[in-house]
Amino acid sequence: MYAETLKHIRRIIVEDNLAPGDKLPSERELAERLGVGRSSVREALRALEFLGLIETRRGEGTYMREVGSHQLIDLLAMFLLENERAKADLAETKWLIERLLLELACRRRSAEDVDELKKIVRQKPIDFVRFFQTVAEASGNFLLARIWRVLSGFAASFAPPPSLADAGYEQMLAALERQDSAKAAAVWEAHRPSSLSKRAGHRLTNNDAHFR
Amino acid sequence: MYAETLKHIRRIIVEDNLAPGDKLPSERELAERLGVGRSSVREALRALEFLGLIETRRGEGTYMREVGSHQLIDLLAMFLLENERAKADLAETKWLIERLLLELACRRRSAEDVDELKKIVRQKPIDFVRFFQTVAEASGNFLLARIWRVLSGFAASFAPPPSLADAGYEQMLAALERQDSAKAAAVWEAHRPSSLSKRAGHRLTNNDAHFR
DNA sequence: CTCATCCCACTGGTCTGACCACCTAATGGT
DNA sequence: ACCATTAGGTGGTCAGACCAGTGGGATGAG
Repeated sequence: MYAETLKHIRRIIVEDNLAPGDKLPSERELAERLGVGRSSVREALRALEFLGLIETRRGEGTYMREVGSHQLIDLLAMFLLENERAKADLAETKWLIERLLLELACRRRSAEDVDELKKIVRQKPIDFVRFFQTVAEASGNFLLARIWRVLSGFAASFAPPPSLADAGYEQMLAALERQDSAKAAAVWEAHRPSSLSKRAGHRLTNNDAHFR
Repeated sequence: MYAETLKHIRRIIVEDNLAPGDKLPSERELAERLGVGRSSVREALRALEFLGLIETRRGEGTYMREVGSHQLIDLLAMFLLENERAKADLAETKWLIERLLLELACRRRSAEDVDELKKIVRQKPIDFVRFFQTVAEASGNFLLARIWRVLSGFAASFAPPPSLADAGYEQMLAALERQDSAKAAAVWEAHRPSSLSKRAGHRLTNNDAHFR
């Protein structure tokens, strides 16, 4: 089992008290210490790399990485496409999370954030992605910002970014400046894409049967 | 690059029109068809297995799997611990998404959903996870439900599920029955954990430097 | 002594060939 | 018809080899 090898490596990480940026033992040394073949070590390391926990640099070595990245989801995206149902859910979820980000940003935005957003809104045509990227950063919730970025990346791969009237941006900006989260939510609601409003009769199937 | 190999394998899956349950070519055959070593094929397959897209059975072969599983995230959870910042974001995001699910469920819940929830609320002590699992299913948004499940799993790994007074469940249930999403949101807001309200001064650092 | 250059040991990336344990299906005997 | 045997194919693992980068230390020129 390479799962066993994974645990061993994790134990080494803990025991050696490895912090982000630190170097792991080489693959050959790990293989020797764990008493397994190098290929098994490699498969375990691949898993860790896939999770974004380590980073391998050819000719240098393997290094601990800051937690939080998950390009794994980007990869999953490649396979998740071509599914109408998933697309509809994606569009809706993205829209909903954008509302959450707006609300949070209203409470926590700094003066610099507002300045930055003003600059973005001044540049026509207004860059939707950049606007929300800034809002996401201003939200103060890194995890939610991250989820948004992933969803945004998904969506961009098969649909153009939503287009809003300039007036909409102005209203959002005003709400952010006055820290009026209710107003921001209302503005966002007013710009809800029509495709999201009518989804009645659309039910979940029990897709969890295979979770064994 | 094994990323290249991954794409090749994906192409084979698409071209051969492989459906869940179907058998993939053997590792040796794939290696020959793609002109790479078997170890490279194995590393690519490991990635797919990690994503829950395929299943390997020793002595039999490799098979397509229903999408949806993500033991990968459970593994990630093991490593994500020991990070206060991430925990705070997680708790907040989970709470926010629960609010979204409640709102969606108000609009789309069926009569059966309400019955199911009534049953859950009747059984004391009320099972928070089961309650929201049902709400998530009733939301009609599989993606958002899935995100919630992941977050919930994370949270459960280092904190007990939130405890609500029975009256809170009754209020939510009433809002769901009357399809009053504004009421549901208000109820949820009233039960906002105190730890989430005060997070001023908490800013994002630029954690993305390592995304190169 | 200082600095630039070169070289070599070491790293991850890949391929090959070889076993093993396991499963399946065809085989052949009863 | 039934069942035990067997041969071939499969994933799992390992060892060894070579490649292509990297880095630091030895070397030599100034």
